[in-house]
Amino acid sequence: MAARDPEATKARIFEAAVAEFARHGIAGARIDRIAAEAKANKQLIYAYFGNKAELFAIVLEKKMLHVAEDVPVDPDDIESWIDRVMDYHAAHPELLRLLFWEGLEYGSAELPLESARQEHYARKVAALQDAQDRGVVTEAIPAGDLLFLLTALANWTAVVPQMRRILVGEGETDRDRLRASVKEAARRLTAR
Amino acid sequence: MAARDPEATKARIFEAAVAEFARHGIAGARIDRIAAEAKANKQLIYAYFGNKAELFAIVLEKKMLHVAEDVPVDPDDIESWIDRVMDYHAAHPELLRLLFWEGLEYGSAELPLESARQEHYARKVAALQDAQDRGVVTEAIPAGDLLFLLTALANWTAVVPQMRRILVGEGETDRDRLRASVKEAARRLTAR
DNA sequence: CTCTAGCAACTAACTGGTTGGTTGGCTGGT
DNA sequence: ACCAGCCAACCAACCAGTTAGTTGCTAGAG
Repeated sequence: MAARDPEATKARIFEAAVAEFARHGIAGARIDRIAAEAKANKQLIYAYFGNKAELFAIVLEKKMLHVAEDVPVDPDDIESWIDRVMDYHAAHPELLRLLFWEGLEYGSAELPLESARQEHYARKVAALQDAQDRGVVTEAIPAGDLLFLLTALANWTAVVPQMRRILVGEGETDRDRLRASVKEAARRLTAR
Repeated sequence: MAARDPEATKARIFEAAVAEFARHGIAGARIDRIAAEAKANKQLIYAYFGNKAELFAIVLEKKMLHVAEDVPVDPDDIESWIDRVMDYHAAHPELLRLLFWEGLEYGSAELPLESARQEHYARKVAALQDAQDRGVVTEAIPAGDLLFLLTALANWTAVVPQMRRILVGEGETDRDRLRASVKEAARRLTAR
């Protein structure tokens, strides 16, 4: 390991920020904790990423890009798409938490790096719209609404784990059954 | 208005705390803001409610009591139930936000009022189960999962308003269309 | 190959302001 | 006179963001 390695330092700060923001949100995150976790000086965070809000925006946007590449919408096989979405979020629980923190702390106000987000969603909606045009997916629900609701089904667990525990259970069997239910629900939402 | 009225003071602090916690969460909430909003001295908050965490717990606990009574499940008319749920949360947006903050900041650890919440959910599941037994609602999805997923559809907007704004829009027309989509989705989930 | 000047990477210490929480005293009703 | 309700002032800890200075890498002159 080189004594000076800005790329590695940047990467350490980034990963530390992901963990810190996912755990504590924006208001609860501590720049000092990120610096300590990354074994980097606090000032480097400001040098490389601007301020706290910018750091959060950069962190979330990069993670969103990652999910877009790893789990593209596949309207021709909704069930396996749901599987891949749920697998992804089970393996990377930070992303959804970052998204929820953003939703709760920023509300519906305009986001920093907004256009990237719009593009991200537009591509997914287009895929669904195309499937509707081809008659593979129902047109009873508009493509944007449909994506929104499918996302709700797949990700609700991460928002209200307390409710999930009480209502669904938390055993291996319960998890499998819930996943089957989510897929059945997704099938019903998209069926013609 | 009496010059000294501890009950009224308590109530003002309580309402201010509801608004503050709903808006900013636990870490983001400011005791000074609550005091200012309630036109009460800061010390009174500590005298009446303990510390910040206790105040949050008391606020959430009390708010949870209201929901069960106001919006009972009606499996025989899912669409109007969805309407009432969405109307309730549109009129009282604090409750869902408090619940989400609790989930994100405290995780899925044991709840202070666990048994009350279990009972609350059990009653709703029983209503759905009964409708399934009577053949009014599909049995393809277990009652607990079904309630969980219907809740997801109705409440997702409150979790990710930024996603909703970009994906669905935020005009009056968009809101009406989304609600129609949610109801269509709920109908599809419960149809035999 | 060697020296050194310049610059980017990095650091410690600090600043101005805020925070949750406390204390001792004043006030009004009885 | 009594005492609970109420308040201004205070405190120690904390926090995002800044500053002034140090260290190590490297390019280019000799």
